[in-house]
Amino acid sequence: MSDFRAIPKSPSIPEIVLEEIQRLIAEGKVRPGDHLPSETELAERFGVGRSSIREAMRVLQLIGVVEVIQGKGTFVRQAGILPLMIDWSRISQTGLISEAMEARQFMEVLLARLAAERATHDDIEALRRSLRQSEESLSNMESNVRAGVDFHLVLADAAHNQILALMYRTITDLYLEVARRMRITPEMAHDRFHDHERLLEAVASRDPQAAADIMKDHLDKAYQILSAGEPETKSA
Amino acid sequence: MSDFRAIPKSPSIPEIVLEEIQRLIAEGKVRPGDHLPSETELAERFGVGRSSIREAMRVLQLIGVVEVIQGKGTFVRQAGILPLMIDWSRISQTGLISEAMEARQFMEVLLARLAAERATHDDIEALRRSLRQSEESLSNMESNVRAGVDFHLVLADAAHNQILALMYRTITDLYLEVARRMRITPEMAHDRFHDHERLLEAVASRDPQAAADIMKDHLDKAYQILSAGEPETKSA
DNA sequence: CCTTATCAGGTCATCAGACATCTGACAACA
DNA sequence: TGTTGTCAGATGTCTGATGACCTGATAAGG
Repeated sequence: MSDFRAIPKSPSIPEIVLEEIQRLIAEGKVRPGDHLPSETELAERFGVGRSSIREAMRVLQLIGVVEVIQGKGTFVRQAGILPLMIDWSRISQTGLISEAMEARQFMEVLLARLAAERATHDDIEALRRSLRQSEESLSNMESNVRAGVDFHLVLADAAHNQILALMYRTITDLYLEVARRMRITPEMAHDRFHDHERLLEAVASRDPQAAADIMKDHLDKAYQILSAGEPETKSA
Repeated sequence: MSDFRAIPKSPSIPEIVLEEIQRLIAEGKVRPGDHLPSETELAERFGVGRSSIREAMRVLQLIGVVEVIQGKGTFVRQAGILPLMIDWSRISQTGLISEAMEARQFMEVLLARLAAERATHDDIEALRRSLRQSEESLSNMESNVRAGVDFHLVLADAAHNQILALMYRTITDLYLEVARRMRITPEMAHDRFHDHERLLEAVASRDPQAAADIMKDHLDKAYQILSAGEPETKSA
């Protein structure tokens, strides 16, 4: 049973249009200040409806890639970093996955240390609950991955810095995409569960250094498995 | 003559819908996992067309606030930091500034350490250039602030992790908003310049611990000035 | 009894068309 | 010359129609 991975859903038309426009900008085909073709013309050129163009433009407008002025037209702007962050998929394309994993690692070690310093009684209770839920789903791989991620998110909240927690959550979204391709054995699940137990212990006994060390060790393991699963970035 | 102020342009309907939905989520009226009303029903309730709802939903979907499943409906998700980044103002509204400052501090110390480990010859050259530019603008406060920030950004790039650099950059955008209200004396500018010199030294001599320590000290000073400038968060 | 087909209802995906509103340019007018 | 009228073209918005997809109930078949 199970070797049936979920079928990746193809991107919707507005998403395709979105990436197409961003590609044009990235390749310098259209430059900041340029006047984009009208929505009607774009719709004709792409062979899609005007509403699809509009949905894409609305997104581009909000993330600052274009400026839309009623009656005048749509103009390309000097974009910031939002476009990159929104389109995580581009991160894998540009080979930033290992950097994202590394960033996640640093964030998580920091969050573990902070959690050990600041966790309230309620936080520790929440961690305990999450751990118990993880234990119950040890047999079911699918839900176990979710439960495992949940533990990390609860830990992030226990660090009592919402900005850091939100940033961590953003990176984790990407991690889940990558982790989906991993094959997880029951031993690995059990091992991870044990790590979580030790983490909870360190947090509960307010030992920041231990929490950080355990987390670092915990993530090193996961990272090794990950890079072993996809052997490509080797050699110089 | 003149009492005719420009009429402020009202936000478009999809933008209003967007904020309305986000408000509902922020206020906990709808919670993660909840099933949003159908597009048709939302259109009727808000008294707008379905296409306006769709444009708003497309944005919410892309920034991870909702998950849209064809045939099933639209569901609220646990969002990351993207919604906040799109609307920075909300960070100050929700009193997250001190947390953002703390996050910036952690990120920057980490980046300084990494930079000391990984900086190439070119990176160090870029740092030197930035420092020199900062020295030239020591007399001009306005451009000096910019130059000072630039040094930190160059340092972030020298850490050779684009994801961390991106995250740092986003936080720094907010920091600039806050820093604008600070009154900067020539002594402070000179002091900061000296800190930057020491940082460059630590990086050039590949001393991660020293770089991290100097940066921590450097930011502590700035943070003290900042909290002194706006005395409000005192007492319990 | 269990499995499979089929159907109906609800929902999102997309398109086409219509009208409103805004902008800029140019013609018409005084 | 300067103001006003008009129009083309752009975005803003709404509506209706069609298709694709998911769910649950029910019927047909083994």
